[in-house]
Amino acid sequence: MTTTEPDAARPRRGPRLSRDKVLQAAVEFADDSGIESVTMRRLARRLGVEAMALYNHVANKEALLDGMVSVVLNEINDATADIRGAWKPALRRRILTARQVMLRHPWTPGVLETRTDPGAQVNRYYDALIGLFRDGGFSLDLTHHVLHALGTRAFGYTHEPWDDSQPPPDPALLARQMAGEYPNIAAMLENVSHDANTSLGWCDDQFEFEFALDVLLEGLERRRDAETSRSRTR
Amino acid sequence: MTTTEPDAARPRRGPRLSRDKVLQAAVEFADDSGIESVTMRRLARRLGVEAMALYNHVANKEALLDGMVSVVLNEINDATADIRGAWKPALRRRILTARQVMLRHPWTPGVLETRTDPGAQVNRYYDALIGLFRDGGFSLDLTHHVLHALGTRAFGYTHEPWDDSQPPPDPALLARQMAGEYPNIAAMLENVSHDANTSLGWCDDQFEFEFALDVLLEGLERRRDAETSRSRTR
DNA sequence: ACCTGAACACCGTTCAAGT
DNA sequence: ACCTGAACACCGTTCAAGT
Repeated sequence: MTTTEPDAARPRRGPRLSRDKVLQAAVEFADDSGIESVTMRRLARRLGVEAMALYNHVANKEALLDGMVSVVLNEINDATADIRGAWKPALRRRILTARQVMLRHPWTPGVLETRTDPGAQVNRYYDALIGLFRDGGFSLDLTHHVLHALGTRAFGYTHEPWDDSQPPPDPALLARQMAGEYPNIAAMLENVSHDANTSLGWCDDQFEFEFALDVLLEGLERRRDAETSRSRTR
Repeated sequence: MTTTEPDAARPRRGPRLSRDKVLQAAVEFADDSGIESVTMRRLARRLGVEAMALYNHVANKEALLDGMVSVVLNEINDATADIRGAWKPALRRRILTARQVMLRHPWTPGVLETRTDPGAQVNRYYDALIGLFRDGGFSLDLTHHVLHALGTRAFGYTHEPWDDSQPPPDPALLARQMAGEYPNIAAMLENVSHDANTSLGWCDDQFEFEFALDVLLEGLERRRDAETSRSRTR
């Protein structure tokens, strides 16, 4: 009677832990409460287990973070697997799809950038991207530069050096306050707040991301054309 | 006699702490030993003082990091203050100068991206950049998009999603190992290792940074030209 | 005004012990 | 094979006390 009782000591999960369950729970936890909430102790409590139990499924905290990233990258690889076609639209769709996944796991960029080892999922993703460029007539050399030029944008995100997630309470007021010391910022702020285009009244991250991506893709296309015409005339 | 003795209890610094000394020491410490070494306790010991003494000059750890960033940005503002001229070469020189400063403080990108408040030094830097674009005939609207497109590249750095700081021991061997699962990566690796251009035998970060920067600046110039010709025909 | 010392609430991680 | 419990070496930060 006492042994068959469904144990109430484990509030969250089934009867047994696994590496997969640990990683899944960690990702959910970070999505819900932010990456700073994901400590070994608190994650363990969420799983109804002592902190040290996690170490049976994950070597240490760094390995946990590696695993969390690979979960997200897996999601991206799955979501983009079927995207083919001409290099530019295919690339654009792949990257914007990756972006959608990243937006669901906003802690990922910060963690990804502290990883030293890319891991298998990154390789899978890049291999597909490189394939698109090769099919599009880019040389291996140019493709290499292109990957560097894309940087993290290849994964659908950029880290802005400021936090524009929420607009200032009164952009026009802010512009007036800055007018003395920073006349150019003030002028830009005032213009943005007057602009009917940006219907949100502040930076539209999706628009800005696509703008920059298109500038890059067009520029890279020109580099490719210059390369092929150079090799033709030679 | 006992009171006039030059106190040996403070190994590093002069007789008294100041906010400036704290920030300067923290920057040096991070430059030397990495940002993860900069804890309140260890920084204090380096200054020959107890940890809690720091709180007289800095509100808390976050404020310390804010201050450290502002030290570096000050350095950038000073180093770029005199750079003028045509928008494209001026911008290029400003950004590459900022990059040189950043390379001396390699912890800065990581810390900058965790700041929520840009701070006065960021405003000074951006105000100068915006001025260059305005002088170059960019509309305020386009300038706004352009700043987003540059992102952290405006400050002379990009976060690569992988760590290429040191080349693999044998790129050709790595290429062969990857050939099965990641044929495109393997082809690229093999090409890079054969390429005489990249004399380092691996990624030349400075070259890649300038390549991407030039692609962007050229693309932005085309956007400006499209904008002005549109407004002419209207 | 500035600094110290003890204490508190956390971390990640070890080790030996349990089943 | 998997989990627990106690312990260790760290964190940032508080508070009261010293000068």
